[in-house]
Amino acid sequence: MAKDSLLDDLNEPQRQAVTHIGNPLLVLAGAGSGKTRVITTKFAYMVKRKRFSPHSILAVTFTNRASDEMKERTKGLINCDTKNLWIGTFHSQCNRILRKEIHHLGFKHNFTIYDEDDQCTLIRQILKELNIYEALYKNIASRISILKASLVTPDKFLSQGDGFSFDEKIAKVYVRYQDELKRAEALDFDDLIMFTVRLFTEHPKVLERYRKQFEYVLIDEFQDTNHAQYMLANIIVGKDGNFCAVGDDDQSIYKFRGANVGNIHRLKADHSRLKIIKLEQNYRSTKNIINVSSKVIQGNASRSEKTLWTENECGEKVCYCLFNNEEEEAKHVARTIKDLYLKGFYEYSDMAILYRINLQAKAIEDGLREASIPYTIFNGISFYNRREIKDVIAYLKLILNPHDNVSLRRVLNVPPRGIGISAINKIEQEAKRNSTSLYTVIKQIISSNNSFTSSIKDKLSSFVNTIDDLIGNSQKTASDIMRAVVNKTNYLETLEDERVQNVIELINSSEGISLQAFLDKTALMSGFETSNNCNSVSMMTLHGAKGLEFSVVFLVGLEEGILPYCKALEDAADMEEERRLFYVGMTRAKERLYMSSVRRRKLYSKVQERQPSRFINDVPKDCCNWMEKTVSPTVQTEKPSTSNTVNISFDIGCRVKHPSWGVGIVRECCGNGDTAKVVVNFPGIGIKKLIAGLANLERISV
DNA sequence: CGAATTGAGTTTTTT
DNA sequence: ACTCAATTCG
Repeated sequence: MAKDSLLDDLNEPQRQAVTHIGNPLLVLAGAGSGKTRVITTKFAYMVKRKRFSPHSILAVTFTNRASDEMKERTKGLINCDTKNLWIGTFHSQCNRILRKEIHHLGFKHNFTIYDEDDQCTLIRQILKELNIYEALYKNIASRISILKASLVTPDKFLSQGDGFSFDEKIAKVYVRYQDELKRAEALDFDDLIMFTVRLFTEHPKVLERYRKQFEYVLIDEFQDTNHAQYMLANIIVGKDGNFCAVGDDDQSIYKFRGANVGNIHRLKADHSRLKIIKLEQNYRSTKNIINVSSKVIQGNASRSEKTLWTENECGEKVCYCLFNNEEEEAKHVARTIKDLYLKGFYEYSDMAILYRINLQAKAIEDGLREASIPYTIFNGISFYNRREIKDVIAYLKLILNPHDNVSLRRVLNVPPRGIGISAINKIEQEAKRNSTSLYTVIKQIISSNNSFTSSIKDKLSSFVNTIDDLIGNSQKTASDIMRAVVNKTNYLETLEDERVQNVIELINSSEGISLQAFLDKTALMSGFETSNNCNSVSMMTLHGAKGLEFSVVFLVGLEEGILPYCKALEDAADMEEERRLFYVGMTRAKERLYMSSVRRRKLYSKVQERQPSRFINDVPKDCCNWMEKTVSPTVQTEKPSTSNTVNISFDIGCRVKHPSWGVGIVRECCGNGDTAKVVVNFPGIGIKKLIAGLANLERISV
């Protein structure tokens, strides 16, 4: 085989990364260097050229988005049976393993997955019981989460702590929390990883089976792995294993979630034969953008040296603007977007506005709305986080696992059944005394003499009957069960129209899936919907933009206190992460990059004087259009919408009629009257350049 | 038990 | 400013 068509379109390091099999491999893949292509090609190469079974490759990603893309592209490259491939997120792979094996750890196979909300609910309740200041629940939840991500058990934590005060309290909560999870037969996200590690550590025979099955392990976004994930991969792979880790330490932005960039460097220590391949050619961005972002990221001390370069053209200069306030900033962004759009350079969907914190979206949104620019805000609050969706899902969880106390508490009085706080508290105490689940204890209460009034007993009994009835139907499909839930509980009757629609959408989306499969899917989904099929400008946080690319990118709010964020000012490591965040933002841009800061920003209803971000100092001026003006059109046009309107003419944005092409919108215009040269976009026909007089263009009033 | 009022806390959030 | 949640009243 002289030449391999699979490898034709790869550059040399990419080809090496694909074909290097048999020794541990770390691919340091710079932004836009064709990482996904390498991973998918490698998968296909191993299957088609090296006779790996597609089922013997464990491919792990962090996001569903990445895993979907990988599945999709891999299926396009190999044409064998692609059902049940081991391509998925860390959590979904662990879930898949645990659903089969968790009995080794004393849990039932129908365990429930607690999401962040459930986790917080449970922790708050524990804090209440332990008389710890409840408002700390978020803090404590995240501390516990990071402990688990570091494979630190409560005991271990206690023994290594200072033995005083707060850590001790956290350990106490941690112990209780794990007890409660066990009682409810529930695992949180961190448990999915931690338990799988435990499973493999404590049950070598099980591990052996999986080691045999997985001949190769591929890990994407390796810089984002936490300790538990690192150990998991390490255990499956074994000492001299076949694996390939792909990552970019410059894009590590999830330290606050327990991600440990150090894992990249640790690989070298743990695998002496580790081969390192750098992908440094960027296919995404212009030279100017690469130059600027490279310069900025060099400001970080701790990074593995990597120099991005590109054969792409220089392109437009990067723009930086300093405004007086966020309104000006927003107006300018809006004006620039409109201009680029009307000129026919870009569709709205080619453009994105990125910011550090969601709060910044407000001002930008106002600016875009003012300019009638369509936009979509992508924020973390997903469909599955809506109250009505969570309520319905809580019923489903309860049906599959009646001991799920968090879900029970959620729906016990939803819709209102007259079971109030005092009743719930009493049930709670009773359950604690018998150390059993709420569901079990409610059944006992109903059928015994006690201090509960008969009216409450009736209500409880009606609730339990409903649930038991539904449990009897738990073999039906998820959508059927949901229909039964809303029918039996009259849940929809208390809801506003919009929420009812959401529930109906949920039901329709789950046709033909089993209850367990549906719950797994929704639990492991959550978050960022990035389907950008409508032609609108995308707005999202810098974190949300990771892994995406846009022709035009606006980075707004580049100020001390915003980026870098105020809470990161103290800590050098945090500061480096802020810089990486900036870097991730810049490297999302393919062709044009606009950056801006403001002098005064209103935040939490206080106007604050602000300094431009320190990172701006590292932007090389020769790649850049620099403006510190109050009013400033960045894109150099003749301001046509105002200057050309003296005569009756064809303004940008106005509607015109052509004898054969019909009605279109003027995107560009030069000159007046019959001699005007105009560029018109005719919907369904395309963009046409015309001389107004010759083409018999008529202007239509708006 | 449910509605109204008061109060605290405001980053990022792959799963 | 604004949200979300806990306390307080009817």
